[in-house]
Amino acid sequence: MVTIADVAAHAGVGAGTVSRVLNDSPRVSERTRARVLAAIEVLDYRPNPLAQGLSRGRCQTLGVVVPFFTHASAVERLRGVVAALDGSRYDLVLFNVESPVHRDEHFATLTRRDRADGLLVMSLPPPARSLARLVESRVPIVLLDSAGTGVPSVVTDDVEGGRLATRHLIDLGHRHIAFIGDEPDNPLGFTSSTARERGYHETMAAAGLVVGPGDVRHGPHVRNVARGMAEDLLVGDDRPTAVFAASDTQALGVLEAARAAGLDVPGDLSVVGFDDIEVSSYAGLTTVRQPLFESGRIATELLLESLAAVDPLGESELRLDLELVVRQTTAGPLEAAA
Amino acid sequence: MVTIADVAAHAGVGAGTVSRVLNDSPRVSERTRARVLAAIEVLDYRPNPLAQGLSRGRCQTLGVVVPFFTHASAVERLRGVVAALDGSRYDLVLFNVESPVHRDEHFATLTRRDRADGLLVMSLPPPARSLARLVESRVPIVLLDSAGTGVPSVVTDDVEGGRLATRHLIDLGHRHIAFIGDEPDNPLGFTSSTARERGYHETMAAAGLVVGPGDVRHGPHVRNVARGMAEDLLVGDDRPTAVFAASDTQALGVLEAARAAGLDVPGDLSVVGFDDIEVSSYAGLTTVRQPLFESGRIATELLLESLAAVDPLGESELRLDLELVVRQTTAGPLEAAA
DNA sequence: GACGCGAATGGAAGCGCTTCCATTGACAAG
DNA sequence: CTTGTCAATGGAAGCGCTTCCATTCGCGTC
Repeated sequence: MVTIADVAAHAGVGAGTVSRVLNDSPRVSERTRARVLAAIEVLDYRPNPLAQGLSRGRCQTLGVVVPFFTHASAVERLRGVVAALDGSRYDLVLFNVESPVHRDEHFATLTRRDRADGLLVMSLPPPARSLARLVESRVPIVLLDSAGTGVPSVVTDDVEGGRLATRHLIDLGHRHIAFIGDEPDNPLGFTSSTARERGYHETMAAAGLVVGPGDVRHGPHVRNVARGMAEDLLVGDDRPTAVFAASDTQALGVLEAARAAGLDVPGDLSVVGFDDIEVSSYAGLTTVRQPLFESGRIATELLLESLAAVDPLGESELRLDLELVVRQTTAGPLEAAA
Repeated sequence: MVTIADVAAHAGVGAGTVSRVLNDSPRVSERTRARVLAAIEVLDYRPNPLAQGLSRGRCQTLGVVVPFFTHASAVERLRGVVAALDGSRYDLVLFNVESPVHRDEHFATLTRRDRADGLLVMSLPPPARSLARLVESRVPIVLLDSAGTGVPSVVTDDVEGGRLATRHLIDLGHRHIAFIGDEPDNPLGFTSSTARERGYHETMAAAGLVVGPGDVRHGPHVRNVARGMAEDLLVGDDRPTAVFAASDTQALGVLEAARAAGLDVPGDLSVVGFDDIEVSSYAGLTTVRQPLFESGRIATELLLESLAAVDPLGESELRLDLELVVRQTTAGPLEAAA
C-alpha cells in the first residue's frame, strides 16, 4: 500500500508538502507541485480516507437516515439525494430504520463527526431528546419531510394536500367520501398521513359533509393492508362514492379492492392518492403530487451548504409546493336521479 | 469528545485494557472488565470508528456498487442487502453508477480496504481489468446478477428465463411474438436483457416460428421508451399477438401502449415481463419471477462469509431459480376461425 | 554588505484506536 | 525458599494523514 511517505520520498520532498499538494494549499511552488503530482501519478497513490478522516476530524461521509423503502416515496427521494451528491466528495452511508430501537441506536451514535459529517433524516421526526443532542453536538443536519426545533427542514403542507384532494372530490359532486391512511400513533411517529387526514376532516366539515364512523380506516402503510381495508369499506349499500388515500401505495390497494368488488373506477368509485410515485402515472391515478425527487435534491444541497458553513444552519423551513394531478380515477358520482 | 484515554483514567486502568474490553478479549479479569464497562456507561463512550479503522486496517463498511434505481429491480435487491446487513456491524455505503466513468472511478478507488471492507457489485459486469485489480487487491467481492472470473457470483439463468416466457406464449397458441428489451451494447454492459432475448430467439427457432425484422425492438430501460416502441410495434394488420418484454418495467410500457391503442389485454395482446417487481402483481402482469430480495440477501451473506474468512472466496456461481408467474396479461390469441 | 521579510519547505506532534511487548504478581512445583 | 509459569495489565509504537512550528533561502532595502 502506497503511503504519503512513499510519495514524499519519490518526489524528494517532505510528507507535509505532499499533503499540501493534495489539499490544494497555495503554499507550494509550482515546480514542487508538479514533481509531487508526477510522483502521485507514477505510484498510483490514493490517500487513505480513514487517516484523513482521523486527522481532520471529518470523514467525508453523509449519513442518510431513512425508514428504508417502507414507502415507495423514500426511493424517489433517495434518487434526489444521490443526484445532488454526485460530483461532491461525499460518500453516502445508508442508515436503515425499521423500528424505534433502530432509530434511537442510530441517532445515538450519529452525534459525532467521526460517523458522518452531516445527517439527512428522511420522513422521520427525531425524538426531541435525540434532536437536542444532535443540535448540541453541532453535526449539521437537515430534516426532510418532518419538522423539528433548531434545524432546517424541507417539507410540504400535508394538511393543505389533504384539503386539495378532498375539495377535488367534493367539487366533482361527491358527498360520501372515505379516508384510508396510516395509524395515527405508529411506532416511528410518522405524521404526514395524519396531517393529510386533518385536511380531509377540515374540508369535509367546511362543506357540511358528514364523516361517518366507518368512513375512516387506519392501517400499516402497505398495499395489501389498504386493499383489505378498502374491501371492507366498499361493501354495503351506503358505501362511499370516493376514497382519499393518504398515499399512492394505499390508493393502489383501494383500486385493487374496487376491481375485486367489480366496481368501476371512476364510474362507481373515485380514488385520489398522494405523492405521485412512479407507478401512479401508469395506474392513471389522480393524486396530490409532491416533488419527491426534488425534495431529496434540495435537502441534500441544503445539507452541503450547512457543511460548508462555519456553523450548522439554524431552524428554517422550506415548503415545497403541492399540485393536484387529475388522471383517470376520479369523476363525478353516478347520478341517482339519472 | 470522550476518548479511550478518558475511559481508562476513569476506570483506573490502561488504554490497552479498555481496548481489550471493547474487543471482547478474554485476557481481562472479570473485575476489571466490570469496572471498564461501568466507566464506558458513565461517560457514554463510543469508540471512534475512524481511529479503529485506521488502526485495524479495516473500516466496518460494505460498499455496494449499483446502477442506482435505473432498474426497479435494484431497489428490491437492495432491500435484501439491507436486511442481511441488519444486525451485523457493517455500515452500507452506496456507490451510484450511471456511466462508465462513474463505474471506473469507483472500481479504481475501491481496491483498498480503507474504503470498504468488501464489495457487492450489482447487475454490473466489471471490466476485466478492474476485476483483475480487485481480485489482486484481495478485497472480498461478490457479483450479483453478473459473472466474472475469480470471484463468487449470484445469478439467474436469463437465457432459460427467456425460454420460459417464450414457451409459455407459444404453448398458449401464439405464433407471432415480438420482443422488447435493452440495447445489446449499452454503455454499462448489462447483459441480462440480451440473454433473455437469446432464450426468446432459441425457443422461437425451435418451434419453427419466424422472428420478423420488425419484431425485435431495443431501447433504454425506461417505461416510456418501451411504450413508444410498443406503440410502433402494434400498428398495422400484421401486428404481433404477444410481446415478451425483457423486464417488468418495459412490460408496463407495453401495457400502456396496448391501452392507448385500444387493444384488450390479454384478448388482443398477451404480454409477459421479467423480474416480478412489486407493482407487477398490482398490474396483474404475467412474468418470469426472479427472487430479487432473496438475491440481495444471499449475495450479502456470501460477502459477509467471505469477510470472515482468511482468504476471499474464489470463483463460484450460485444460480437462483426462476419461475413463471401466470397472471392476467396472457391468454391464447383470438381464433381467426371463431 | 548587513538586515529583515516572506515564501517554501521539512519534520514532529497529534488524531484515537489496536496490538505487541515488557512487567508485575500470584501461585504451583521443586 | 527459590524458581518458573502464566494470567493480567500498562504503555509505547504505529496506523496514514494534517497542521503547526521552526528553519532555510532568496531577495529587496537602507
